[in-house]
Amino acid sequence: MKFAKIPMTTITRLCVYVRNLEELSADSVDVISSEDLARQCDVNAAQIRKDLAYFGEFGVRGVGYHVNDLLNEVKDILGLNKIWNVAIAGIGNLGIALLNHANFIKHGYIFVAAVDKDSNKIGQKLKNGLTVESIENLPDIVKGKNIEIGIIATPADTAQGVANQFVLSGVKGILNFAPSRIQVPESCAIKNVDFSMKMDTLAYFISSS
Amino acid sequence: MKFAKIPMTTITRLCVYVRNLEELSADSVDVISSEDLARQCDVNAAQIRKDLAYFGEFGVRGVGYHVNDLLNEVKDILGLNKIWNVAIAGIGNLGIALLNHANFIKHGYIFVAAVDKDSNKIGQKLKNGLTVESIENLPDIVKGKNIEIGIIATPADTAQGVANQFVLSGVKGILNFAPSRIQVPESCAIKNVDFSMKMDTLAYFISSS
DNA sequence: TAGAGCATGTGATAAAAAGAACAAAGAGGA
DNA sequence: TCCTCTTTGTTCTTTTTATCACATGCTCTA
Repeated sequence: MKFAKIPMTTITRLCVYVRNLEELSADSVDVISSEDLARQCDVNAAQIRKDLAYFGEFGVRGVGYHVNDLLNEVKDILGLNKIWNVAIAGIGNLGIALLNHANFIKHGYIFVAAVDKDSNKIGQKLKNGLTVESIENLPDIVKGKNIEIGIIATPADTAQGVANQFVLSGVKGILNFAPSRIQVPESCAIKNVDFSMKMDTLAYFISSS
Repeated sequence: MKFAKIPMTTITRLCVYVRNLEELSADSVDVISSEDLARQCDVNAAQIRKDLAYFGEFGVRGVGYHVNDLLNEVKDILGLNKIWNVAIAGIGNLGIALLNHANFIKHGYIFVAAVDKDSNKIGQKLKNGLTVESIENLPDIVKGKNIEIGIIATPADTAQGVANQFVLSGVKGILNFAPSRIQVPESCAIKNVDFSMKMDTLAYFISSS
């Protein structure tokens, strides 16, 4: 499905475009030029056109881009025009915050399972109707509910173990919120969300200004 | 304090080096070569030497780097050898997760204030001893407690308002967890932690493989 | 239906980042 | 003290990424 080696920077910008196109769409803007979208996204206009050019031609010369069409195309590129079944491991404060995170649902990520190793939490009913299950049943849950993405919201020291479980269960990707690097085989995509690292870069910018 | 235009990529790598050096230090490793550190950090060895060269000479030729010395130097560069007073706005599940996040304390980020606009939460005593205060008192709190960094853990629609409050209060940097772009003046540094955007890039990698 | 106007798509150009290669310098042994 | 060995710091080269500039092609008007 991938046609050329796409720079990672392009992909992250595509996500930004989606956000801004969603806004434009909500504001009932029909058509937008790369120039205007660039201003809104705070990037170069040629950059937008080039990013899109990796995947095809989506604009109309002399006119610009139809907002809804482009939004749809870019969401297609990113794989956001489908429902993703997601499991979350670690039902602490962070886990619950993620379960309630509006943008996940908005973009088609549906939590269909929540697991924890704490027996006090297992069986607990969550706000969204899910019941916390035992992490030991992960393989069965993942296969039974056709889960493709796993979220790790456990403490750092258990993260690798959970990741192993996810990999064995056959998930295709992992979003890791635990502050520890995790090893997974090539077959499984992984993205880390590291709060304190972001904080550290912030500290640098404050210190150095 | 900044001597040259340092690439952002260098700064993020410096954070990675800190993590790995902390690990090495905990394992009582005295000396490490750029080659070995590179392997551990999964980057190029020349890259490490180059990143460090922006800031000075920290190694010993023929030997390598003294782990504790280098750790200290890099933490100095990033501004991590000091205590940062932090305020957090939005005491929901995410806010509490962040308040309890071990890595923040470990790196010198101390929560000295927690605010919310919900009157049910104001006055509530938190696990770490803090009492939730009214967001309206933010300016006084920030000045009184010498707060330099503000964390936004509110819903998207109130994030900009909170940011404005923080800016007026005189914080030097903001770490924003709300899924919305926020405008702040040049004088205030800002970093966004956007969960769903990371999720979107993950979806792309799964889709395109 | 022809021509003007305009914004895209893209090839050329510039800038930035990464990597390779090597000279410089410290450590340890003869 | 001198020589060898090792690994840094740094220059040079390559690769990647971003920007510029313009020809292409679509739309609208006369």
